[in-house]
Amino acid sequence: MAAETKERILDAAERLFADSGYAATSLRDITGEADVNLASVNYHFGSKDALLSAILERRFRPINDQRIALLDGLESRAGERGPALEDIVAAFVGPPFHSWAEAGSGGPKFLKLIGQIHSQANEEIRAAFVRQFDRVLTRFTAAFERALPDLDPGEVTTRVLFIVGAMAHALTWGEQVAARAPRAACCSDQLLDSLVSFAAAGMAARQLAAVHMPAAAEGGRP
Amino acid sequence: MAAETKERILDAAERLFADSGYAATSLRDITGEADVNLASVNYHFGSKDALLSAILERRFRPINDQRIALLDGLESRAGERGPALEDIVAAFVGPPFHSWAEAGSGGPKFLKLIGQIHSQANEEIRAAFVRQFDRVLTRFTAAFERALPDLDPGEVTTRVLFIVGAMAHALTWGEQVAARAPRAACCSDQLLDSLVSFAAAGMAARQLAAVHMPAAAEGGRP
DNA sequence: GTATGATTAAAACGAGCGTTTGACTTCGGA
DNA sequence: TCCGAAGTCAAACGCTCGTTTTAATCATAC
Repeated sequence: MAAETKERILDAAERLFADSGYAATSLRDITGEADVNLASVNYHFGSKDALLSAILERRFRPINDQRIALLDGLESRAGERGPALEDIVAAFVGPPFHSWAEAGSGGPKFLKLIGQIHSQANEEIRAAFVRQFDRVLTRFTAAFERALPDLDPGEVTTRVLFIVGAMAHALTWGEQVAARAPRAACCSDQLLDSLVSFAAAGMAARQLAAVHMPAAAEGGRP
Repeated sequence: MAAETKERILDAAERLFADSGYAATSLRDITGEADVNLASVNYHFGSKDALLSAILERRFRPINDQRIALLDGLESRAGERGPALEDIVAAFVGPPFHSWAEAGSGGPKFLKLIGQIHSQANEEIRAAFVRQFDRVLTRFTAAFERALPDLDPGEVTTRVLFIVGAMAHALTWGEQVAARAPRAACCSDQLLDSLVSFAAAGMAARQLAAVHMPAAAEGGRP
């Protein structure tokens, strides 16, 4: 019964945290939804904070591991010039989409948690999360810099920030927008394809092209 | 003294909500920071929810008004073909950056509130906010569709979603990333320029073969 | 069967929450 | 001078929170 209770708590808490926020979700909400006793949260996890940590660990470590593994594969397969831009983008934004798509019923909108971590969780949890994501960010930023040698390194960092934002927003609201707009990206595969195209083109945009430009910035290489 | 107290509450609450989240910020935190009496929040605003509404109204209405005004200006100045893609993007993402840059000391990270609205505020507040933003989204989506006639309309909607995410993320975390990365976009003007380039290029990206689209969408780019 | 350790259950704890109350202060106009 | 409206203030209300405690239950090994 132990493992079952723990998992039920994790599932319910993840869903409720994502929907209503960490601070706004009470342990009584969670244990009510999971149909377990109130005290079992503190018994199995120690505290509400530790429960959030466990949720983040469960979801984001596999995603970040997969990102690194995909990039490793790309780089070992690619030659001297490194992997193609679109492949790097896909390795970065793909894994959360696949987790998002596969974890069945109810749909875990766990990416909503990203925003919450930064605005609600205590400093310790936030630091642990950022540290884990940092190793991913460092690897991918380096790969992008190699694929875009004409771009200022600082500009690469900035554009990765944009990609992260577009990705998180898409994972959080993609479903709703798709439901409202008649022909918007309807399933997660299509949404992912759109995001990869968008992000790769944005990454490859010419720098300092602020004032004038017909829509010609896209092409992969100058 | 009345107006002064109201403003002090609004300023303190905006800062604290953005930093710590709506649910995690108590009225005692706010009144302590603002150096006013606890009861004055309910006296001037009626409730904590209404206080959040007032904050959103104060910040986002001018921004949305300015967006619409800028787009009006662009469209009246442009000819039959409509405004250029980059100008539309700039009209959309510029106003929040300018508010962000100008509202002086402490820096109002109020864009953090966007995420919080959706995950924490009650249904009524959320609906009011979404409704206000909807009029902006509708206008700009139409403008983008005109500027990108070869793009599937649903794809335009999806890509606007990406832009919103990149923008919100940049406004929330741009400062921190800039502080860490040696040569990342350091000031808000530079960050805005980068975002406009990125978003315009992403918008103009060639569309992948869509499942349900006629082949006409393939002709894409000049 | 019974002892043992792990888990669940029910109840309570103190703290902090949003909100309300009623008295006090301030101050321009009759 | 006095009045009443507007604003401020300290105190308290009822409630929910995360956490803790204590007892009951269960599975397993002896």
